Amino acid sequence: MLELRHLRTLIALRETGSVSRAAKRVHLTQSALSHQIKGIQAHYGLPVIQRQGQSIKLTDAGKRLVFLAEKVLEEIQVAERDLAKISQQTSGSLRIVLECHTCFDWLMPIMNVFRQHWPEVELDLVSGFHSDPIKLLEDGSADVVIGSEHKRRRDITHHPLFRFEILAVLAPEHALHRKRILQADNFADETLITYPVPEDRIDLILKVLKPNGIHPKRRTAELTVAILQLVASRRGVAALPSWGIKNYIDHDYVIARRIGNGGLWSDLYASTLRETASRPYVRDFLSTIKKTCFATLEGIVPLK
Amino acid sequence: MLELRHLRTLIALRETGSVSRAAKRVHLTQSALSHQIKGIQAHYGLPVIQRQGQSIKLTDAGKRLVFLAEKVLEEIQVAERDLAKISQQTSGSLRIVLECHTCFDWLMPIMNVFRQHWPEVELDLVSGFHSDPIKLLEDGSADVVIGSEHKRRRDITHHPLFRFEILAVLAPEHALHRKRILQADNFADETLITYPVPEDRIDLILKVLKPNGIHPKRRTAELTVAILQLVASRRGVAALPSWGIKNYIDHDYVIARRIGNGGLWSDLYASTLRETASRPYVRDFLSTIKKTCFATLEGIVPLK
DNA sequence: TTGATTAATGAATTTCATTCATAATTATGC
DNA sequence: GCATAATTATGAATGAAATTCATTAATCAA
Repeated sequence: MLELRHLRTLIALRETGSVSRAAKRVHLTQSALSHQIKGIQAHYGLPVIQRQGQSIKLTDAGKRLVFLAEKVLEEIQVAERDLAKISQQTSGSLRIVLECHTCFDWLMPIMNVFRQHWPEVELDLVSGFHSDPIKLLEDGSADVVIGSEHKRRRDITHHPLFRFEILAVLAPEHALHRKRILQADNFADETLITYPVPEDRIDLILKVLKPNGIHPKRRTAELTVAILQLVASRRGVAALPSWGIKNYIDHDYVIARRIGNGGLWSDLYASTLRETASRPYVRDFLSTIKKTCFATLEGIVPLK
Repeated sequence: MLELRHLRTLIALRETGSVSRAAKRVHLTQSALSHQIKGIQAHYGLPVIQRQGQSIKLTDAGKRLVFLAEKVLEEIQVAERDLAKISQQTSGSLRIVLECHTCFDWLMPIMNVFRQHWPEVELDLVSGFHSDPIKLLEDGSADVVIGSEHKRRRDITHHPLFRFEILAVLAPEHALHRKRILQADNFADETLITYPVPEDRIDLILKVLKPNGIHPKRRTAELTVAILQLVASRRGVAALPSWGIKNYIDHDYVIARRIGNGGLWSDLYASTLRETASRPYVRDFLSTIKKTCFATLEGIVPLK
């Protein structure tokens, strides 16, 4: 018999175009999904996916079920928001601290959606640089911190969002453009263009350059576009999340290269007070982030 | 996490107003539903039902979820019909034999719905009396027989529909109106008004009167309304399904009495060729019967 | 070719819904 | 009132079924 888990699987299949990636998306093994698909197909006597070489394609029946899935899961979300309103834990505040400047890119549309769903919740961004953002949670002057992992504490919950790759960004004709992968020493003679934050907040420096004793010149800019302008104008190189620069790469304004053989990866978490995490609008906010990020940002990987 | 089974349970709860009856409706134990309900409530931190003395009442949260359930389950039905159309086993015929005349009452609206959902299927009623209706299935001159159980055969599937009670119907001022329960000998001096079918098709005669050596006069009429007219005009008494006479009882045209201490019950089945049963439109037809009968006919009980 | 990636399969395992047995609660008849 | 019947709630035991594990088969790129 059809169950919601099948519908969630179908959606993940359409979004990823592959059984193994869909499995990661729904936090199951590839085998589990394979069995699920087999079950659906046996139940309806119809194939829902077709092997297309390495990956897979949805059949007409599969598409019809995905259409169903989207409607149904959307309706469930709406209903669950209504339930949260019935339970009256509906007003409150959601003041967000961003450790990672680039995150503005994907956060904006999510905040817009959130504002519509929870008009009573006071939504705000806490601006400025903060050396210990977690302290803001305890102070009660912020509700969520979005950034990299912090050390575990009993009163704080770290909600894993996703893992993403940080790529080196170069001007198209840059001397290093022939290299597929950049190593630490390639940065020795470059100017590094970054957001205006301390060194220990920059993964490239912290994890790659400093351990190799390399200390390039630095120059800062507030906005992602500004950084990319400087890179394209040959003022230096930058290191940015793969999804933050996709548009610029596609238009050949700049080029991107992997850093180190395995690549330089970073994990993003949303941290809240344990107590805050139970509020329905906070849970909705976090699940919206995950849902839309996996749907819109390319090259990100589920965490934990 | 919410699953479709919870939604089905919620609907059954609303329709029956009781956990144990809802359990029967969805073919589970009362305990299973109790656990399910507990699960939903824990998940949302909200009660969905309220004990109202013996029975139960839905809370606002429960009502919201029922609303969701109806939308979602309806959409799934539509999608499944579409899948059946994709699989192309969509045309064919559904010729129905009715052993039980009263069944016209509930079958008509169902046929109308069915005709809209499956316009390509040739829908028909096979009229006239048939001594061995199952033979019509083998002949290929009918597709479904609706009636009481027949002996098991390998090539025939009997789909249980529901169990219903047959009540004696009397004129309001009939001499027997003081008795709450009628016994076999109460019928000795009465005229029995029935549909024009052989004795062995009339449960009252077969199961109650004949075993007690009682053979009342008989008179026949084609239509349920005609039978009830004769009863009200003191031409005799009848025995009809409880749901077939509800309207007339409510208007005090006639009165109804239980037959025998446990009551006289009859089981209704839909029989098809095993092969026919797998066609999607047949399965849809059968599930529609069950769904709408349980929703609209009072006093019927799930079978098997 | 080889190696890397992905999907499919069958068996083993784990999870979790259901049942069973029973207690608690409420209604009804006397 | 009390006894009895009917209903819901609960905890432990069960069992079905979903998931994982381990492996094979298929596809692609080098």
